[in-house]
Amino acid sequence: MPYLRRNAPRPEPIDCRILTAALELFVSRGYHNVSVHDVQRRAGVSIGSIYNHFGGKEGIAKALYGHLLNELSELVKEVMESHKSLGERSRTLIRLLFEFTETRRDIIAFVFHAKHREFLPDEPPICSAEPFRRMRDMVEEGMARGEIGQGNAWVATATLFGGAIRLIQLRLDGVLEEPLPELAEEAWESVWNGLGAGEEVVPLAGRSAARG
Amino acid sequence: MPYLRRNAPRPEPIDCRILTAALELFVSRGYHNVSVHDVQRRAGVSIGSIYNHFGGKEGIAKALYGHLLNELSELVKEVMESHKSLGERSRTLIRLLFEFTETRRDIIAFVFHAKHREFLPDEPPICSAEPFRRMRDMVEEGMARGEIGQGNAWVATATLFGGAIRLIQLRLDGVLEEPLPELAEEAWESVWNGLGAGEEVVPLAGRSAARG
DNA sequence: GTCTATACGCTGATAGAC
DNA sequence: GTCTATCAGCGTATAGAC
Repeated sequence: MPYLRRNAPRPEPIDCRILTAALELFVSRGYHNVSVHDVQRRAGVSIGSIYNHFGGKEGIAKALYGHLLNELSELVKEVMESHKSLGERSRTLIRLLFEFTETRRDIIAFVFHAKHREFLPDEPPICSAEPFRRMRDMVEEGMARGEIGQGNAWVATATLFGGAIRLIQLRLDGVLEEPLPELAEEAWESVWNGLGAGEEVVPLAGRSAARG
Repeated sequence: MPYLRRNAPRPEPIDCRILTAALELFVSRGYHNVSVHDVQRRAGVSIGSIYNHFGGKEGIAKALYGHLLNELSELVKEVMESHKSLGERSRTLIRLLFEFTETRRDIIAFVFHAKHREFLPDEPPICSAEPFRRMRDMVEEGMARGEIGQGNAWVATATLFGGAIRLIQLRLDGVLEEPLPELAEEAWESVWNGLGAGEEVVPLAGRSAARG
């Protein structure tokens, strides 16, 4: 049950109103530049309600964080169920993340762009949160099956998804003007097949083929 | 002239003391969780001095930001001068950044890990700052020379350096336990030569060779 | 230029009526 | 459960002595 219902009938539950307002504000101004009063005003509820439901500002952030990581984790899980090879899985996941960046910008921004340690010091680092662990598992599985060469799993995961995550950041920062989905295929192919033509380092010929 | 002198003789200039203290505090606690009093105390100077030299907390951040981006920009410049191919340039830069992450952790953390937009809203996004522009130029040059396939320069830059930047973040978050320099070569090779064995997508055999 | 002491707005949080 | 009114503390910034 997604906490965010678009175009819901008037009487939207108060929790959702608060979370929605907080997400928008946190993403646009940054957690520390948003006061409880701001959230209260934008959500159209009173301060009392906020403290009743979430116990304070940090409580809102915690709830938001949990919800969104869950949603993302579900996404990764679905990708792993519907595709079996690491190649297809990573290609699909990158495409989906890129689409999300355009259609549900705030969610992606909060998860990939916020410094959670600064306001949720007790939470473990985001890289060790479930969705990111799943990505690493995905890579390890592919490595065990020989789809990619043996090596450090962290390095392989960072290589496979680091470029995509970087592009998401560039897009969120307004540096990239094209919508990400247009770049998904190229981004995945580049990292999967390698950037270098390879003449110097690996003496194999004819590798600069299928590139667009 | 680096603003940070290690083991300098006692009477270290007051500006440096302030900047050094601020950098350490900003990185360890986050900008918004540090007060001017904290900086003042740690630097061993008075509040008055801070306002005299930098005009306030934001002034410190601005100065720091400028200094550190400059240093990083110099680094990239030197790499471009001492190497001519994109392959060698990117390999060297990744190795140097990984070494910096171990030896001058705070600098890398401030540049790669901080959300500057949250406290320096007037600065352009960091991805469009000089050192990052230089990296992109580096890639475009390599593309023009045919070292890598034609394509979107942003995608290629993100692919080439995104994995390394991701590894730096993992290391700064304490998720990675090995010192980065040990992983530098593998990280670069993975992205340069490609992760996928390539059977399905690019029908070429025998590519899983030189990987460690 | 450096320092101490002080002012004051804002923020997170609570009390208590409805 | 929801609201309004209010509090106490902190954090930035300034005034003014040395």
